[in-house]
Amino acid sequence: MAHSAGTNGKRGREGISRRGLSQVEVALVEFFVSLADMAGMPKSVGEIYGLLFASEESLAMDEIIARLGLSKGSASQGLRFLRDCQAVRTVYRVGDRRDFYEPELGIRNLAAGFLKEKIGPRLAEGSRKLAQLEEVIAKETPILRRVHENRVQRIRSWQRTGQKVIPFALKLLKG
Amino acid sequence: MAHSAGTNGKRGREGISRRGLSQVEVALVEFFVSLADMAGMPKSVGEIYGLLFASEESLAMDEIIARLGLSKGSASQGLRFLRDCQAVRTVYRVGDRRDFYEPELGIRNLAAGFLKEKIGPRLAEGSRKLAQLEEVIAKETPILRRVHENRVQRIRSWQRTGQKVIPFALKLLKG
DNA sequence: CGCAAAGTTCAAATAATATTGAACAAAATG
DNA sequence: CATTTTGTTCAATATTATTTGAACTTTGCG
Repeated sequence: MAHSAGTNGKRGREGISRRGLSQVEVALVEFFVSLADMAGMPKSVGEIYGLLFASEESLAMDEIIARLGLSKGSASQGLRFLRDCQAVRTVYRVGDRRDFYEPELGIRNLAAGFLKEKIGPRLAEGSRKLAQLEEVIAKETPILRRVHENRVQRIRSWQRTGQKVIPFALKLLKG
Repeated sequence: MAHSAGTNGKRGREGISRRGLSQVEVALVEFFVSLADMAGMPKSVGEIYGLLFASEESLAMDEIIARLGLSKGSASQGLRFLRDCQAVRTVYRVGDRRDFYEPELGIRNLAAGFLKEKIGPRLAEGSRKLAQLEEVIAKETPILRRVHENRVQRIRSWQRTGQKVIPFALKLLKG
């Protein structure tokens, strides 16, 4: 191994805190943990992104594990999630076959990735459910149908509004 | 009691399904359950809103309990949550001292309530955390400070972008 | 190849969240 | 004002989601 050592990573340099994280690192990790929680992501995802966000140089998985004290499994899954959302990317270092990670810092890319990964699929499922619903309604008696059709139309209108809002929001994020 | 009866509410009229809900009601309830899940709310909240959304007339808590088969506690808490977000409102009926509920159907009001109730407080907490963070950074050595200040500034820029996007999105929702 | 390091997977353990229901409080009714 | 209906609260329980770690696969290296 190059430089990170056993289970308790380097400590001493910088402030003292949880398993060798500086105060600032701890604060940033906490910040992103609460963001992750807000967005319905696992805590470990927030921890990992927070740590990467806090550190100037890219980190390998085993370093992340050592510094945050989480398991291989969590780290692997968390990094996969972040990669899928394009919230982190891998970086290559000569003479080291580990993958090193660095965070995406542009909010536009972060938001776009999150939308595509987390929101998109569920919206698609919602559309599917709505279609099913319309089939059921079509079979109803005219009296019931009028009421229910009205309600479904309301949802359709929500969808249209959403579709207007999202691209615009993304455009704003660009500038 | 007026008309809803013991533990298994009326059934028979309309399609047959879960505890006297018509197929359409079931489908709408499921739809809102998945939306609730997406937004990180309890399932029961989605069920309640879905049922109200599906029914033409307002419903009292005991009717909701009977038709969805959930507990008093869940119903009470779920309705409170929905009231807090202004996703439902109470309606009065002469000669009945129960509160009857009807859903808010305008997406603008729904979104505004959700933002105020669920997002707002957490954003405030985030700001507080950032302020703490800046205090910590201020105490660092100049070398570290430069890196960390840069990162925090990045978050501040995200915040500014967010503050631009939200009001605009709300304006779009209005039309 | 064969070995060792790096990374993934997934069933089981753990932690976090939601639900229940019984005890309680508030409010209208007679 | 006693009684009944309506609605709330909260500790215990059930459910769901996350984390763990050991077994496994993949990859790079001599």
